[in-house]
Amino acid sequence: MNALATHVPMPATLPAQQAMAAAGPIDIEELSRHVQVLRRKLAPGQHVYRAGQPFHAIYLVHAGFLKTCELSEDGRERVTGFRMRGDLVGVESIGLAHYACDVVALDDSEIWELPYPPVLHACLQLPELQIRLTAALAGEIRNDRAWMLALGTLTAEQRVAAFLLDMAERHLRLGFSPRHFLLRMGRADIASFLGIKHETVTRALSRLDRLQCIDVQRREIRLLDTDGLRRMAGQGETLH
Amino acid sequence: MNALATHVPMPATLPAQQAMAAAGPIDIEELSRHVQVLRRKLAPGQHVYRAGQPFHAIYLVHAGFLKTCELSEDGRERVTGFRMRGDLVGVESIGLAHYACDVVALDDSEIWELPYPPVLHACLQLPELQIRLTAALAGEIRNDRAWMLALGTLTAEQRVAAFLLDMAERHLRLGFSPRHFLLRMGRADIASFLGIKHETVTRALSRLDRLQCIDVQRREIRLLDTDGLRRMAGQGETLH
DNA sequence: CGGATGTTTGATTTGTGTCAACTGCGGTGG
DNA sequence: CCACCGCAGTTGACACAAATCAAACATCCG
Repeated sequence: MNALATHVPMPATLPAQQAMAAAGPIDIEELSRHVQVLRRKLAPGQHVYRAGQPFHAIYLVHAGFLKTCELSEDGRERVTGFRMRGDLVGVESIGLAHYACDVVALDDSEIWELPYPPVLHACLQLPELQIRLTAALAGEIRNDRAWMLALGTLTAEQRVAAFLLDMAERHLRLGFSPRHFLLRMGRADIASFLGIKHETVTRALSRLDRLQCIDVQRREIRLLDTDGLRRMAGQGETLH
Repeated sequence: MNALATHVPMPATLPAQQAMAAAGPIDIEELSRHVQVLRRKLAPGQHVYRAGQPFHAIYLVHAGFLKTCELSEDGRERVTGFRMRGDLVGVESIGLAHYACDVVALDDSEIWELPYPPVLHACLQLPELQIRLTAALAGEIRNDRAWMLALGTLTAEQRVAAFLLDMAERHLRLGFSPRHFLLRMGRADIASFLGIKHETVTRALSRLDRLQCIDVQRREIRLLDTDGLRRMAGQGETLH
């Protein structure tokens, strides 16, 4: 979604979103002269941080795949997003003393830790950095809003279609095939993210398969009719 | 010569959210020495901006009541939030060449226009401002996420209860009565925001009324049993 | 007063949720 | 190497919350 650095400056967009002007990548070389960038590797299931731990850094995903989970006091829980290479993690907790959500690796991952007060301080020396950081935060808001729109206006099946298109789009940006990829999360995580139940996700996938829009083998997805999917998800044109 | 202390650019928080550490109010006095702050008055129905217009400023709501609407190419539309005094508007479009959503006044309102490149520039002189702006953006993300959690896990009636509690909380912060207030938006806007239909909002309100949790007279709301509401909305303790 | 707009209520339909069984695959240990 | 276990995914039958369709009702305003 946001992407300082390394790659893909643009926030992930739902097809619904307009094209972005927006900030390019942040120069990590440059940044690392100002802040101590620490690299951490994670195995599936490991947390980057948990809600309640003292906030001290934001993170740049360098490799792998993670999910962010929002929790409520009374035990409700929801996946609010999936993060891949180039995405920033932890920005939602800026300004707080403690992290506000959980971030968990779904696959072997590597993240770069950017200690926060130093980053803020570096912004004073590097105006570019400030612009990019702010733009990244704003992009995160737009991404969330685009999903709010989708979740509030689409049926279960349309949400699943939109989700697949989003995954395809992001894979494409990272240089992977947008028509054939592996889902790194379980049905339950997809369901939580889309605000539906895991059986419903399964049924939607099965039906899209039956309609020849996609081919599903457990977590392996092949998009057969991208335009068909887009039409379902209520997004006119094809970009590609 | 701008007004007495403007107030808290903090995003509205769902009761579900933790307390905010976070930045205090933006010092408008100070800011206005660096950027040209323009005041604009709006009548109900007028737009602050529309999606697609060139981005040039963010806005601080000084008085009144507004809604932000997300739109998709294919005509779907959703209210993504309501803004009152102290809220920042337009931050979701930072980094773009054009605004990404619509903002409409629901009541007579006054907003202060903060031209954006100048604000960014002012951040270099006023580190405090940068911290607050970034924190405000992050707060916006948390607010959106908290609602995502709510909309993904609560029933229609619970959403309505959560909505009323949120309104009460925000009225309280601005020094108004949290137990007796006027909704400035129609049922359809509430419904859109909560991802349900307007008839469902009406029914939920009627039932909460019947249960003696609230008293509804069209747009006039009186909270009779706040704790009861909180229990419904799945939020344990009472703060007040 | 009439008409437009917004709200409420009722009757009915329908999309998802719920509950439960079954399948297939991956891992582990005999 | 195969047998067993366990979990993730799939599918079916049924229940239920919310959407839909429709009609009355209130309020505002010219």
